[in-house]
Amino acid sequence: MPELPEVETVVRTLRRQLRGQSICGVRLGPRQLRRPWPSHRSSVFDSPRPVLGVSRRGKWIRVHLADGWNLLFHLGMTGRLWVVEADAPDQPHTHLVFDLSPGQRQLRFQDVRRFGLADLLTNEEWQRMIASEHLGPEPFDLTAEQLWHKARASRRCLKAILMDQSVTAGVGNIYADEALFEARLHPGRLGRTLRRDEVERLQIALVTVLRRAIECHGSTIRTFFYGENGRGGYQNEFRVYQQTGKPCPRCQAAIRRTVLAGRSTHFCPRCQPAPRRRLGRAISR
DNA sequence: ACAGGATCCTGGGGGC
DNA sequence: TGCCCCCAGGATCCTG
Repeated sequence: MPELPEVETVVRTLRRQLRGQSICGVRLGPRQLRRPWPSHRSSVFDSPRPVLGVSRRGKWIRVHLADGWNLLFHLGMTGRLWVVEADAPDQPHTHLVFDLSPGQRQLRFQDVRRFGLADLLTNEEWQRMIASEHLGPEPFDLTAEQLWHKARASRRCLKAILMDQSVTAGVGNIYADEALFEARLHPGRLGRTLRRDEVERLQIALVTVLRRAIECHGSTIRTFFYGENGRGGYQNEFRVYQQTGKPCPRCQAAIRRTVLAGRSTHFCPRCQPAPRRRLGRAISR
């Protein structure tokens, strides 16, 4: 489930592999993604379009091409974007294949669950799309002050606030749980109840967890890969995510699982004390 | 207006 | 072995 560290890992890998390459053709798989590929624009690749760069905004990937074109990707849950030799075996659920030159390589987009997205946009459309997503700052640019204002203004719990892409862009279920553990804050705490020092703890925890996860090339639980066969390593450092019943690495209490904001949520009942006012039945102490 | 829930999608795993 | 059901969750749409 690609979140910021996984997407960043994919972007860094592609940046290396696509340097000096041009895209000179595209082929579609048999099934549509959530948003149909703009087939009427496929002729853009009738003449080779040099890759100018690869970047990330939140969980969105931009492959910046010459002449004002951009490939846009979102990996959704199971999306995979990687470069292989053209004669590499076909894989099921491959939705787009881009031919590269010089050489005999391809950029392939595969997505088993088809929650992902691929598009071909002009620079203006890219800008408009990013603006319409109302993405908040990258976590590394998010100040405690900004988080404080967002938290105070919300009636939601911390888990929901951290996963809201308009608060900060790129955080998903794994890193929300891990950051809240690091900050010793219960995921069910309401944002507006946070003290200033708690917000500061959370902001530092978020950056710390994400930086470490990027160093590890993200987390591979089942489906995340970068490059041809690269696996993340941060799953070996999970403190609470998917650790239900195991001892807390800080206090040995058994890690608990609950559901918040519709997502499975993991926390230590001792290190992350429950809010005094319970939020329905969803919060277990 | 806002928050929470249902929905999309597929493969893997558990229970019987 | 096979079948059914549940679970995973990013974004979006719907409902209260």
